[in-house]
Amino acid sequence: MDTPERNQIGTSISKFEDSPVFNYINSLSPIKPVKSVHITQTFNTLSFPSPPSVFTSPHVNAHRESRFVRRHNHLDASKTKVVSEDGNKISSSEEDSTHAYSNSEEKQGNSDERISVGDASSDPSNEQAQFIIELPQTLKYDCGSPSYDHPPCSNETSCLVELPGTSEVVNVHETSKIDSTEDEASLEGMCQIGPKTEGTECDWVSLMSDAADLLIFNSPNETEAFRGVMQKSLDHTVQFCNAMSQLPETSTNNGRRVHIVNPDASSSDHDIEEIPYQPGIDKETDQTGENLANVAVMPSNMNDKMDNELLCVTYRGLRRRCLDFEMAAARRKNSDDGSNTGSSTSQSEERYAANNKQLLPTKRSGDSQRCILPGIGFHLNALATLKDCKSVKTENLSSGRRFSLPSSASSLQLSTGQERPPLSSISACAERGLDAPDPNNGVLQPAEDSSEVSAYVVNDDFNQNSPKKKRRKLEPAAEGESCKRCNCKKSKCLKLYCECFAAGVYCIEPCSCQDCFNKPIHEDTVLATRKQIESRNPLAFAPKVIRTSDSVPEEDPNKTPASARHKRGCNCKKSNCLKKYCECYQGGVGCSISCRCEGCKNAYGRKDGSAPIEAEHEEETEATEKGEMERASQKTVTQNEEDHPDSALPTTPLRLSRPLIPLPFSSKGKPPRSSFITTISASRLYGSQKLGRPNIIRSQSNYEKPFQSVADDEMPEVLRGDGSPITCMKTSSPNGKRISSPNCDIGSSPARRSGRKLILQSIPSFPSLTPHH
DNA sequence: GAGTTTGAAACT
DNA sequence: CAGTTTCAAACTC
Repeated sequence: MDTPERNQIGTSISKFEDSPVFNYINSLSPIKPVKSVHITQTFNTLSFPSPPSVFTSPHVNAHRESRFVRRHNHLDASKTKVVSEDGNKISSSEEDSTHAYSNSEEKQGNSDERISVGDASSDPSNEQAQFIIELPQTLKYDCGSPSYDHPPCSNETSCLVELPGTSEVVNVHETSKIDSTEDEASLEGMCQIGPKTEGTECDWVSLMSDAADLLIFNSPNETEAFRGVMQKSLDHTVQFCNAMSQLPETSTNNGRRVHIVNPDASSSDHDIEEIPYQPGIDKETDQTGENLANVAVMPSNMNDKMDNELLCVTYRGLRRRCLDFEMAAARRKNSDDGSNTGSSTSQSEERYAANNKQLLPTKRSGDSQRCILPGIGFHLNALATLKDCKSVKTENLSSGRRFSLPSSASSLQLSTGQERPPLSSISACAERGLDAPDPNNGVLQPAEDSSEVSAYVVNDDFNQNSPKKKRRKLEPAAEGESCKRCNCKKSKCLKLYCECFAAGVYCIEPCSCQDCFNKPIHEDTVLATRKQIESRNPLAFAPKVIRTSDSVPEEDPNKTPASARHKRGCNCKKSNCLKKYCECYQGGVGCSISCRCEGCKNAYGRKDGSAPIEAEHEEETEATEKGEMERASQKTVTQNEEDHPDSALPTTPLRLSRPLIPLPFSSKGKPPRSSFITTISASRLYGSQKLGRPNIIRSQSNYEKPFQSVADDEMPEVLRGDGSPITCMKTSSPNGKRISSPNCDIGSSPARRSGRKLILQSIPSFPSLTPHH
C-alpha cells in the first residue's frame, strides 16, 4: 500500500514498484483495486468481529488471494485477475509450481526483478525461485493473516480454498476453490495432506505455513522435495497429534490431527487454540523433528462440542494466544500506523465494546503505543496460560477465542528454534484475550505489517467468525480453567493484580470483577493506566517467564530451570515454590538465582539448580538454608542476571512491536533489554519463514511459550533492516503489489536471503528446503 | 461458597 | 531501596 509501511520497507520495495515489471504486473492484474478494498476491509475486519472472514485484512486477503490466485492465475487467467497484483507473485511455485510459474505473467514481470535467491532454488530459474520465495512468504503471512479466517477444511483442498461463509473468504474462496479443484495437486502438495493425513484434514495452519514454504520452491524438484518434507512433517505432526491426544486434556484423545476446523466452517467461528506445550509431546516433536509444524488437533469430541475449535499445536508449543495478543497489538499498531487503521480501529473498538473482552485497544497514536499494547499482556498471559493451559485445550475448543495464526506458525518456528517451553503453558490470558468474546477486538487495528496483519487476521477471522466461539469459550472457560477471569473488587481491573489487565485483555463476562474499568468502553483509561504502569516498569507487561537460550525442553527437568526462568524470580517464603503462589512454579519454570525464595522446592528446578523434583525432598530444608546462602552469594549474581535477564528475557510484546520506538524505560526499569540469546535465531526463522513480522511472531512465540526468550528489539531491527518480515508484510499489505516485498523476497535485501536460509537452518524440520540445497 | 493463606503489586 | 500495605489469586475447609 501506500502506507508508511512501504516506506519502512524501504527502497527495495519502491524499486520493485517502480520497476517496469511491477508496473506491468499491476497493469495486468485488474484486482488491485479490489485489493485495496480488501485491505480496507481487512483492517476493518480486524477491528470488526462480525464479518470476520470477509473483512480479512487486506494483506491477508491479498496473500490468500495470492496463493489462490497464483494458482488461479496459472490455471485461470480470469481468476488470476482476482489475485491481481498479488497474483503476480501468486504464481505459486508449489503446485504446479513450476508450471504455474511458468505462467507468463509472473515470470515476465517477476523474472526481471527477481533476484536470485539462494533458497532452494535448485531450479534453474533463479528468478522464479526468488519470486516464488517472495510469494510464499506473502502467502505464509497470508495464511496467518486474517484472511485466514478460512475455516479449517476438512479437505485439504477445502482448507486452502474454502473459507467460511464470510465475504472475505468469499473472494479467496472463489479463487481458492478454483484453484483447489484445479490445483488440488498443488494444494495437496502444500498441505501434503494427501493421503498422509489420516484425518485427511490437515492442519490448516501447518498447511498454510507449509504451503508458504512450498510456494517458495519454484522448481518442481523443490516442490517435490518440499512435499516430501511436508509429508515427513505431517508424519511428525501425526505423531505429535497422537501424543497430544494422549494428553489428558485433549479429551479427544482421538486426537485427530488436525485441522481445524469444523466443517461448520459456515459457522466461521473457528477458534484455534494452541495446545500448551507438553513435555511428552515435545519430546516426540523434538525427536521427530523440530519441523513438526503447527498441528491443529481437533479432538473428535471437541468437534462435536465446538464447531470450530481447533487446537493448534504450534510447533514447539508456542502459544498462539500470545500471538493473538501480539496480533492485536499489531493490529492496533497497524491501525495506528496505517491509514486503514482509522476506520478499522474504530470498528475494532466497537467490536471490543460488543465483545466482553478484547485485547486492549492500543492507542493508535504512536507506534510506540502500538508496540506497547501488543506486548504487554502476553507475558502475564503466558503465566496464566500455564496455569490454564491444560484447561485451555478444552477451553480453546469451546471458546475458540484464540486463534492459531499461520503466522503463529511462523512464530512457532521461531519458537522452535528456541525450544518449547517446558510447560504446556500457553498463555491463558492470551487465550483469554482471544477467548474474549471478540477476538476481533483484539485485533483492533490492521496490522501494518503484513505479518502482523496476518496474525491478526487469523485471529480476527476466527474471532470474527467466532463470536460464537467466544461465547463458547466463555462458557467453557467459565468452567474454571477458562482463560483467566478476574475477580477484582478494588482494583477496578486496572492494575496488574488483575489478570485480565495484566494479560492485556479486556475483562469479559466470565469475569466476576466489580467496578471494572478494563473494558473497551474505558479504553482510554485502560491505556492511560497501562502507560503509567509501563512508565513505572517497562517490563511490567513483559512475560514473566523467559526462556533462556536453548533451554532444554521439559524433558530434562533439571535443565528446565536453566532453560526457562522467571524474569524477576519469585519471593516465596512459605509455599516453598511448590504452589501456584510461586510465579516460577506457576510458570512451570524452575527457580533461578534471581529468586529470593526460601526453602525452594520448585519441582521445575530449584534455585540451587538442584534437580527439580526428586531432590527436592531431601533438600527442602537444605534448600531453605542454601537458599539463603545462595541468596547472599547469588544476589550479586542475580542482579547481574536480572540486568541481563532482560536481555535474556523475552522481549515484551511491546518491544517487539515497538522496536521502532524507544520505550521510555523507567529509571527503575530495566531498560528492556531486548535481545535474547535465542532470539536471533528465532527472529530469523520467523522472518525467513513467515513474512509476518518477526516481531510479532516472536512475541507470539514468546508469549506462547512463556519460557522462550524473545529476541527483542535487536532482532526486529535486524529483520527490519534487512527487510524484516514485517516490512515484507507491509509490502505485502493491502496493496498487494508489495506483496512480495521486494526487500523481503528478493535477495536484494540480505535479510531476506538470510531469512530463508535462516529458516532452513533454524528449522531443521523443514527438510524440504535443505534438500534442494 | 466462605474464609484463609500467600506473594505480587502498589504504595510510602 | 526497604518496608508496609493492598490486592486478588490460590488454597483450604
